[in-house]
Amino acid sequence: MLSNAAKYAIRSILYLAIHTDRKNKIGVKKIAEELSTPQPFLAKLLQQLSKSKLVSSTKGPNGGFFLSEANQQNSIWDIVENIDGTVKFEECFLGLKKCEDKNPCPVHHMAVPFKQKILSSFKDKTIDEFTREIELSGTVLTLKKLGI
Amino acid sequence: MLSNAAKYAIRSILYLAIHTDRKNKIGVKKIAEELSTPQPFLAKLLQQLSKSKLVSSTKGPNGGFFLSEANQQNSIWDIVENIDGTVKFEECFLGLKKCEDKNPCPVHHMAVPFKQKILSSFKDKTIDEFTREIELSGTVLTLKKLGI
DNA sequence: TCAAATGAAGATAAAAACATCTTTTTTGGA
DNA sequence: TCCAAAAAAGATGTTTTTATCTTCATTTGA
Repeated sequence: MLSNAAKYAIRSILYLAIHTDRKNKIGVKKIAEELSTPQPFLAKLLQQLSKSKLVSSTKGPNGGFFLSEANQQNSIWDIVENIDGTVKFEECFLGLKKCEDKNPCPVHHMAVPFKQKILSSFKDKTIDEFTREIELSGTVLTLKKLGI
Repeated sequence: MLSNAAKYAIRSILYLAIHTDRKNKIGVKKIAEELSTPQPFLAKLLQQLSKSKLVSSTKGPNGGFFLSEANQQNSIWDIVENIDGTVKFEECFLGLKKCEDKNPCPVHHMAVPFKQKILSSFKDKTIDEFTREIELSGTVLTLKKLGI
């Protein structure tokens, strides 16, 4: 459903939302270590996200990536769109071109409510709101601390 | 979640379940046309499924593919396993290695019930039962008739 | 001012997924 | 017996995804 790239991107942005701001930046190296993602690949991703104004960065010593207040007002869906586009997420579970309520594929009625749930969760909340939930519910972005 | 290959495979097998038996076989060409899938690619897939005893076939004139009674006792999950393996389906939605109830990723609680539903629907029913449901509920495998 | 840290950019590469082409084997029927 | 139809098998090609490497540009702070 999501490419590796999109998964890395989501996790990075949530990570940045929790650990950075304009005054506290983090470099790719650290981020990649914390999230256990391939470092050069993540660097590319963050570059793209930066160009698309989904994350912020500064160069030079003490530089790094961070989420500005503006960045925090985007949604997870904005990230997915930027990396994967919308197609993969919206298409039929069995690959039918015109699977819809009136001509459902055999798993349509199972797949649709789930997709809607995920979609609305990705679209309707800002990164900011999402992160606050994460902090409340104690969900997890990296499991490095737990020994993988 | 599912590769194209797995999607084609599932659709082919359900198609064969509905339209064939030991006496009424169908060739790749026809199947590929009906399901709008790339023909040589589907041929490869059916070969693999045949070698794994998930579909049956005979060579020569009037030959083709069909689902034997034994084949019909398999589950959709058997197909998925055979084509994609189990990993992609079971892994965390955000790619975490140890995402579980006690260390859930931010979308864990949404993703898990869905996966369980799909999984049990794929594991617990035989092809035979699945097809009967399809016939009852009028869900659709190909939309060729509808003009795509 | 300059060295070091950092992101940006572009080229390259490896692997997986997706797809096709060609040849061989089998087999029913004329 | 021989031909044509069909699957089986194996080689090859293409595209996308994933990943790395190298060089360049920028900025801070000593």
